[in-house]
Amino acid sequence: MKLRIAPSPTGKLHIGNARTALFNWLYAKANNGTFLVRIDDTDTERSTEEFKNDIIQNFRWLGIDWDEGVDVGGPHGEYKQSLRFERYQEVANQLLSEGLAYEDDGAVRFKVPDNGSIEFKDYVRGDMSFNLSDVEDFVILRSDKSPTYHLASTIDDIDYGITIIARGEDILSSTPKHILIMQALNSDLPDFCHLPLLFGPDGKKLSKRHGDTSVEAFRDKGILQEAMFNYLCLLGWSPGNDLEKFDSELAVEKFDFKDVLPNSAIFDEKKLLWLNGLYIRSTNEEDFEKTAINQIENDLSRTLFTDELNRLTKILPSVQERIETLNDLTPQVLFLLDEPFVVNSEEWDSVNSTEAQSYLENIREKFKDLEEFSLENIELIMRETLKDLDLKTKVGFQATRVAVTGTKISPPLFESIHSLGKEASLARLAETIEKL
RNA sequence: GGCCCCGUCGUCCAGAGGCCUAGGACGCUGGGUUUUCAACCCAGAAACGCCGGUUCGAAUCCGGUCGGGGCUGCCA
Repeated sequence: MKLRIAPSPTGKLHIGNARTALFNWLYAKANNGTFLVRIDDTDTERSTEEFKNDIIQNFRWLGIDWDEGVDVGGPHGEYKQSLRFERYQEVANQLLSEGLAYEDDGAVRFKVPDNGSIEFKDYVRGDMSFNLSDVEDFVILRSDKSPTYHLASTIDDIDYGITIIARGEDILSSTPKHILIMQALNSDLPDFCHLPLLFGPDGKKLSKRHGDTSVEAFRDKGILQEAMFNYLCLLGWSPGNDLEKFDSELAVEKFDFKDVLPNSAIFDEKKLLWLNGLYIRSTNEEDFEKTAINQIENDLSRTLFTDELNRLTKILPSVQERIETLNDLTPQVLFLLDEPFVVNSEEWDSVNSTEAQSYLENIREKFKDLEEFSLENIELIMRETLKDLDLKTKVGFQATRVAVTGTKISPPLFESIHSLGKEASLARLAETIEKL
């Protein structure tokens, strides 16, 4: 059993193609088959090396690997169609000499019989049948002698011994053409499997008009590999038992093309985000710390100082529970990094009051005298002061929060103050009090 | 227009003739918890497109219809 994915390097890896690749990969893994990646770059105008690299790199990021093909090699060379034009031309000439194709304005067209039909079995859609009277003679070689997709792709599938062609449903109606070529070359027919398409929120085929739908764009948004993998699996398939969160091992164990739904699915970013939050929260502490530091350093374009790392270590566990993507991280911890500290004046105004002022002054005095600046002591002081001044929690705490973190929304207050440390906390309180 | 595919809550998925007064999840609404925001817990609104047929019985089978989508390129 041999499956393949054949992306065209005419754009970055699109989530639709990533999903198709993923399903192929899952099926190959589940059945001990061979998985092959080739590059379908017959469109020399639009294909680029950068896109090819992006596609390969993002397959890898997703956890998709392959046994044969571009970048890993194999018995068939480089697995790039642009390097095999001679082979395609040879086949076209053969078809020409056999009278199965003819020249038309310098291009070569495959001669489709006027009647008869093409039948094939599709794993997702069942028995398919097309009348040849509905299929036009199609170009296999352009007038510049470069092959079209139909020719090159089909020959590659034959030459590389592909036994199951699983691809997007958009190519379903081209399948008779491919079978015609295979028959003309006396080649065994592979099985077919046309996977449902991914749509945007407007119900149309997912494309650039829905924004940046590349895998890279989601990585840039702070989506975890596990979440993307998991979510993509859920579009058109499910492992059963209402299971929503699972890893690749479970998916490989349960996956089968016959369980893939025939109807298209709308890509719902909200659910991806939810899953991502789930994965972030279920990451163990050390791993999250590594990921977080890496993310923050990236966002800041600098390495972090030891002091900053120490402060972060304290706060990270509570931040971990509060973010949905990695990109939510830096804004939440910025207040304890060596970066310019600014208090949001509008938010300060909304919590400012004479009571709040005296509360800040009070806790500052007490913090100053505090020998052990521990979480427990901070909480003790802040709660006692609240009682002493007979203030509502919100009044004292929110004012403190804005004074120390700069905004009304922050990680838990005691942890924030504790992570910041005594000196900096005192300084910020003083600064705020001064400005009153 | 022609050919083809598809049709269960807004969205994703479960459902393969009686277990369905249709289940789970995201999102949404309300409530609880609470130092903000999250997380978490509880509750709620929300769907078998429609019409026929088969059957004792249909979301599940068949036909039609309507709706959506894909293809219809010397793009893939």
